[in-house]
Amino acid sequence: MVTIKDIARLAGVSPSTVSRVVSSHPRISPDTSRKVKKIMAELGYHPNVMAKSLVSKKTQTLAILLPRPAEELFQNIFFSELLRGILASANRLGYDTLLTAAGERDELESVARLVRGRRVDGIMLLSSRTNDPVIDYLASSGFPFVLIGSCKEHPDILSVDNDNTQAAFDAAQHLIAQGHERIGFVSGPAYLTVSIDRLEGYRKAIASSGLPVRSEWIIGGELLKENGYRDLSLMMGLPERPTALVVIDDLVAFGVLRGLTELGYKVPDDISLVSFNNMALSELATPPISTIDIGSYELGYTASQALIGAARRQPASTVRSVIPHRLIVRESSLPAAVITKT
Amino acid sequence: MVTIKDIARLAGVSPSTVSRVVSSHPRISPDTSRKVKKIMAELGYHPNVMAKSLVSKKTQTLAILLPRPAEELFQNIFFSELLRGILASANRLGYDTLLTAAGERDELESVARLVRGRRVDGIMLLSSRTNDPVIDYLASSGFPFVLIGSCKEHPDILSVDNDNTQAAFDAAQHLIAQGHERIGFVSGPAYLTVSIDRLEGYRKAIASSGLPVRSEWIIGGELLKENGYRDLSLMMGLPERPTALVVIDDLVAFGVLRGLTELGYKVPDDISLVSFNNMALSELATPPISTIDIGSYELGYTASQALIGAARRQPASTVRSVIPHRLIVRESSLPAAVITKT
DNA sequence: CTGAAAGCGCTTACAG
DNA sequence: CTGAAAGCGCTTACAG
Repeated sequence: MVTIKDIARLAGVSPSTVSRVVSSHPRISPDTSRKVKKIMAELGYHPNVMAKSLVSKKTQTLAILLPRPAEELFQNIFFSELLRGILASANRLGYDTLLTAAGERDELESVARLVRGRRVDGIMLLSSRTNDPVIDYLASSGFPFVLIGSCKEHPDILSVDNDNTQAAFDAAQHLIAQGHERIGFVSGPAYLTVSIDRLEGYRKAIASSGLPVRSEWIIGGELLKENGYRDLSLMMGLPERPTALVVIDDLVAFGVLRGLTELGYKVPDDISLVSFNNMALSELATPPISTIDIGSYELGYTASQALIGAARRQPASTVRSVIPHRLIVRESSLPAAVITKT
Repeated sequence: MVTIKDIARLAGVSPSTVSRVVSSHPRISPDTSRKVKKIMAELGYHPNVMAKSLVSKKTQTLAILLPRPAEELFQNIFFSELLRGILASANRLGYDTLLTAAGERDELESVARLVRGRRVDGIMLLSSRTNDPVIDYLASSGFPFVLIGSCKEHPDILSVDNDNTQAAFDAAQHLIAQGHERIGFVSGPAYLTVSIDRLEGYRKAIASSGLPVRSEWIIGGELLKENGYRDLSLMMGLPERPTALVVIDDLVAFGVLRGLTELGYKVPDDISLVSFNNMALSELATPPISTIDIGSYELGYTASQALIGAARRQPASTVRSVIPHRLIVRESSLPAAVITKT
């Protein structure tokens, strides 16, 4: 392996000088610089990343901490878009990205290894659950980290999120505007902040229009599992069943769509649907699914940027960034008559 | 930050001894070990990863090189499963995983940085295109790497793949067994090895049954783009149109399904569909899509394992691993009558 | 079983 | 503008 010493010897300068050329130190003569660079190119020199990190105490690396049941987020294309945004921003700012699965039992231990072992310069958390010990640990450690999402217990940590309450409000409002009066909600895991926020927005919208919020119209979204359609089936069998549903995300919406089809209901004729995330496939569903685009790419991009700022100890301009959302209306929430007009 | 010296001082031993305790050196007295470990636990000591790497010349890190147009693979949940497998195996063997996007222009340069800068111990390539300069570079460098897929130009490199030709053969055979005689193929990008292999398997199956292979029945799969349905529409408008299609993957199959629906065709009544990858959503499509499960998780797991073996300079038992596939028959390739019986 | 010493490949005050 | 020297935090022959 060619080192800085080899270059120095061949160029007839000291290692210090080579180092300065590499880092484009201002006070180096153009001549020397040119000569050294030539040799470096000839030998295909690349600085040893570890040696550099050891002395600079910077790794130029970010860790992405995957949520515990990795499958969960993983199956969701939302995650891919997010990742694209994270990588784009990190790449642009010269950072590498480490993908770390929070090992089941020793989640805290694996985070401690990253932090105390100086493995990375900052950590990104991809989901926010209530009472997350990892957040507690990081918040008290002073180590740079950013949360994609938000955390009631730590309102002051660096985070990037949507206004999920408003987004769900908008989704429900859209259904109300279509004339629906009985609107249900299909939720995600109750411990995820995003579930809580969206449920709240749904409630607000319904209540503020003077419509009823019925607990029988709010069901869980474990639709990919065994017996997944039971709750859906029960709800649809109610004497007064909902005529429209707000669904926690597109992935669950696919399950709902499938379940409704199997139960013999047609979307949107019998029941309307709006969900969240605008994953690519939601447009290709039968019928295409109305959804709130939450700007996944931008969430990732912004979070990455914010984290790098924190890692560089730059003062953060905003501790809590909010990424805008927008409703995309498709066939699943429009009566056929309206479609043909559009 | 607490270092090995701090521990040594507090434990009244030398730094060498602490180092030996950390790496569970055999010739260290139980007493010393216990004493040192106690102090380490008290101070929350974690070895500096960079310092360790510098001297050991091992980073315990693998790089995953994302294919150039990251969107491509990214949108595909196939990728998520693959990633899960990679992470599971790497994690189990004590390796971290770096996610690196091959920057457009300087793809080779970014790989060279990883290799020559000793950033990682091995590199994993997620897709195989024809004439890939990255593969040429890595093959000639002697640096450990593994390809998920295969590469005609370099048959001897470490790789993990499906038997895609056989898989496509099986898919087509299944349609032939249903009585179809006019079977088309919807392909992916022509420069991807997987497209080439699957097309070949399709051709073989059709030809070996004495059925016609018509070039008008083979179309590209750019169905998510503008005018994406044009080719599909043209093909379906032929005097003799196919009654069944083999589709390059589930994502494209979703597009085909949508296109066919918009053109007024019903699946499987008017035309049958079989695709590849068995992504979670393929089961939730309307109708559920028949697909070849290619064992994405296992592909990733095996590749990661093989790469780590190579990084450790262990002799590889198999240079080319083949992950088995299996056909999953769903409604998209079964006449309704058969469904009700099942 | 343990320690002193050299060294991994870099950076960076300190001199000049 | 450039060099000699010390040091980042660890490992590992070499002695004992």
